[in-house]
Amino acid sequence: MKGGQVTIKDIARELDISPSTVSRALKDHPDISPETKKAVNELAKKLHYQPNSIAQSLRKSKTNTIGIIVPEIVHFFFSTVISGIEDVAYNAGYNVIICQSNESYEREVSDTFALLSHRVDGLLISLSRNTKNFDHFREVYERGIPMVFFDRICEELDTHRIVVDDKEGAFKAVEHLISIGCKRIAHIEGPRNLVICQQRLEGYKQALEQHGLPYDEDLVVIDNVGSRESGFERGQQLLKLDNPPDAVFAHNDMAAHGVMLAIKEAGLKIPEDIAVAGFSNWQFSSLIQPSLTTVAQPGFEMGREAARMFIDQVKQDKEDFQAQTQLLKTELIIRESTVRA
Amino acid sequence: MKGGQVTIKDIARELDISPSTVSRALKDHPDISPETKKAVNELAKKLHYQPNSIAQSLRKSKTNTIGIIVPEIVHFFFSTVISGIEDVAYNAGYNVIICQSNESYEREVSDTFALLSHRVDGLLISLSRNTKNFDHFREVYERGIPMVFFDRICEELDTHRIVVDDKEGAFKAVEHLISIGCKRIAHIEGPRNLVICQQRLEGYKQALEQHGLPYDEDLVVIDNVGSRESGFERGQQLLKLDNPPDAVFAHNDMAAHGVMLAIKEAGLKIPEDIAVAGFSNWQFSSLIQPSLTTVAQPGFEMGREAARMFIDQVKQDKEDFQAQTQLLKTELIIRESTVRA
DNA sequence: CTGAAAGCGCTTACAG
DNA sequence: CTGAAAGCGCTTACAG
Repeated sequence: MKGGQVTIKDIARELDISPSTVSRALKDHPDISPETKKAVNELAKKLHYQPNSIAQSLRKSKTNTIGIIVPEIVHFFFSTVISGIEDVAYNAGYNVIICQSNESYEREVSDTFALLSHRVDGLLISLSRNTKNFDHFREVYERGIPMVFFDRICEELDTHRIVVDDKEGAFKAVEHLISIGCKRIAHIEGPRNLVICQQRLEGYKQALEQHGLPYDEDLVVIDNVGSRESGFERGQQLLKLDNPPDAVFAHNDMAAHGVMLAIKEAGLKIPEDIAVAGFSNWQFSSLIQPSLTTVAQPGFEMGREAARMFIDQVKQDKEDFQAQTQLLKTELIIRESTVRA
Repeated sequence: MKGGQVTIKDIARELDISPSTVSRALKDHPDISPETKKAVNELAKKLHYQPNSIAQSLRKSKTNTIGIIVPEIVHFFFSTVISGIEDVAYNAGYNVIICQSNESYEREVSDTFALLSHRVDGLLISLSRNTKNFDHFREVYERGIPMVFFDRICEELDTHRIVVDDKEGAFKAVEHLISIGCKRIAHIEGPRNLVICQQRLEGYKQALEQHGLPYDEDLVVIDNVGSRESGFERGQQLLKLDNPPDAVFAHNDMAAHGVMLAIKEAGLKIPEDIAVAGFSNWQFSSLIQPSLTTVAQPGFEMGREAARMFIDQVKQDKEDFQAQTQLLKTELIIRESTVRA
């Protein structure tokens, strides 16, 4: 019992049997006599024996650990997804190592290799906003390590993926804006390299088209940051147009809030002059004034499903693997920012 | 190169040298000739060699992993602390395994043993609300594994701890309420077993005493949950008193928000009829209406310091260990909920 | 400057 | 029913 940690050898020595027998007794191997099992288990309990899972991992080439890479931990949506992953992982006997890329491509790469070095059994990933090159994940892929991308997915690799139906979510939000009488609907677009943002733009376009509204590129502005400040600036930019919008649909709730602040500052009313809708599972979109209409995403469910897809893949024969893309439904939550008296 | 993972043996075989030499070359051991080093490093790079840190961990009895146990991940304060821990840990070469107790004592115990089994080098812990027995942590302590408690600390063990100055924070908040003319200040008290809540109560009492206000136990109500709903109920309870309060200081911002909703529902005005102050680093206390005065906590800094204390302890000789309790300063943020016209 | 050997703690095919 | 041996991938004291 060196270093305070009891090992199988300690138990074997004390009972004057071999480590092999102890190992087998501990896992209730049918070969071992009931008496031996009893003696081993009692002593193990008495000494507070705990298997060294590092040794087990090395032996079995399996760590029962899942690596997660998210852009940020301090983020309602991502922490909710993590919580969902953790829930399923815990019940399936997996531990979870979490890294945050801080929206940095370089950090994402180094996180990936750190997790590989830790021999995680798989990776659950949501891309950083700045990731345009996927070589690091291609290497993971080529080593045969399961990956599941969630929300901010990578389309270049043949892996499981899970997203909400971003296009449909955006479509519903914009259709709703049209239904309350808006004719010039602007869109604050997220980073172009993120598929989810492309989809949201696509849903916006489709809704306009389907309802016979023209697509005006002056009304579509890019916001690569997605913060309140950047949304505020995009809002100001839109308000300066000769023919400003009567509604704004933003790619996320933070940006939407920034737009609202810009509208208020210009002395205009929400939703009477300009209606606003956002996108996300943002915890407190209900708290801002006026409360914000938003497309809610099932983050916890996404986490649970991502973990399940991973576990299914691990259980499966490699030959049988078929990459799947799960699409989760969003829910349009209508609030004051789009309800005209 | 089995299972797609390159090992030291693969490199040794290909170069026709021994694994020992490869190992040494890889870590730039002075004994090894420059030519050998060059050959090894080039081949390692070419084959995308990555040391198996599981094997290294087993060999060195050190995993370079920190276990974190928090009540919840989806929580602004805790996710901020985690982010701070991650920041320091990453730069010191540590990985972080995160578990959430979900405020369950049983889950906290099983998390603790799961982390021990993973042979984490240390534990950074914030207690579950329901933890009243510390045997699981006593066992960690007796095995000589470093622990740092943060925010929701354990006073029964001689470990490093880090908290904000809860008593002073509460004192400042209540003193501020007194300064705007409040005479009957109620307190929504958090779970009694949490030291931070005891301290907040203590600060409340001290402020009253120091300013010559009587302590009225009718004005102090317990809220063990700390949610908007539970705060709402406590608020209603206070409003029913024959002599209701003219201010409420709540142990957290969620409860404070619940109280505000109860006050509004009763047709009373904040802060004119009843002023409200909360406690926390709650991201959006600025967003609710009216905006909430609160005692802000430096969560990121707390995480960074907790990780630093752990790393210091690891570097130190065990004999030199002196348990420390760090006290971080809070900041009273005065907002509309306590500013009378 | 390099290698053979032992060992970290466990598991399991093989032998008895 | 039990044990000795080999091995997971690495490191390092010891020998040369």
